[in-house]
Amino acid sequence: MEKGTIPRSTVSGGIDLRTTLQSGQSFLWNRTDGNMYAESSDDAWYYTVSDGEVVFVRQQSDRLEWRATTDAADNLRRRLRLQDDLDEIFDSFPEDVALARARDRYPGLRVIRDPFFPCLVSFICSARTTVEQIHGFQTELAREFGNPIDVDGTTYHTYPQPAQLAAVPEAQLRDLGLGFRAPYIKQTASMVTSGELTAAMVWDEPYKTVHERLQSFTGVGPKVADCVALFALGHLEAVPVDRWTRRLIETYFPDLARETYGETADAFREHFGQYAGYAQTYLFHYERS
DNA sequence: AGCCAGGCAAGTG
DNA sequence: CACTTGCATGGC
Repeated sequence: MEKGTIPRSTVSGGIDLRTTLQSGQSFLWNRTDGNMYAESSDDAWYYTVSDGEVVFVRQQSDRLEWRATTDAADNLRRRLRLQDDLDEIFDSFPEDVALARARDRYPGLRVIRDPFFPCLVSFICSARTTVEQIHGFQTELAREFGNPIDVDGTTYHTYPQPAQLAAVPEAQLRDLGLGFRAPYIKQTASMVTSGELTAAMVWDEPYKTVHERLQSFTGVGPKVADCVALFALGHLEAVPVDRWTRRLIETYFPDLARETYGETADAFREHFGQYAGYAQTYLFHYERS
């Protein structure tokens, strides 16, 4: 195992690892104590399986500490978007009391960057359920259908490849409690496997094109498409409007409330600008906690 | 017991 | 296009 540190001084605006990983953006991380959403254990080890290897990371007062089989520093900087300058991002927002309060309470909350396919499946799973259960689904999918990896006598699992999920009978997916989401996952995995629509086809497109194209996946509508655009493809102007976000808009930004999804998201985006997804992520977490 | 949870697809008018 | 309904399951 290699190990290393990322000094907090190199992360503009700071990093709050626990809040970032618990805030319902990514469902691909776990904690070594198995209690991902517990409040205690600020120095707990978190891990994810990335490119076939397990990467462990924990927060110390003045640094992030990591362990992996190869040098994971660059990987972590990408996954946790440590290059985002939070001061610059917040300076770009119009003055706002609710948003200032959210940052005051959760400084160092960052938008993450998930791998495309796991993020896509995660948010297909997100329909009509809870953050904790979405996370449970991803852990189960990896355990049941991913490849095992042994690290120091403990077995971890890769997230299943598209072809692996496409090959799973729908009934087996339903056995995990996925319910009506099971056929959506299977069909979407098949579409990626066959090359009908892949990450490469949307990677370099502008946000609006990405948002439209993602919705041709089964089980992906405007909200899930915005989550994938923001949390996997790095379109920081994407604004997922879910029940929580709609509620907080009606409470704190009634002038931005509109009838349809698209008009509401556009109004929010025009108000907060090119980093509107960051504003949404802070307000969402603040509203939910 | 009934309602809600990071929505979406399919069916109408 | 706008609107309604069904969808699996679990927790409170």
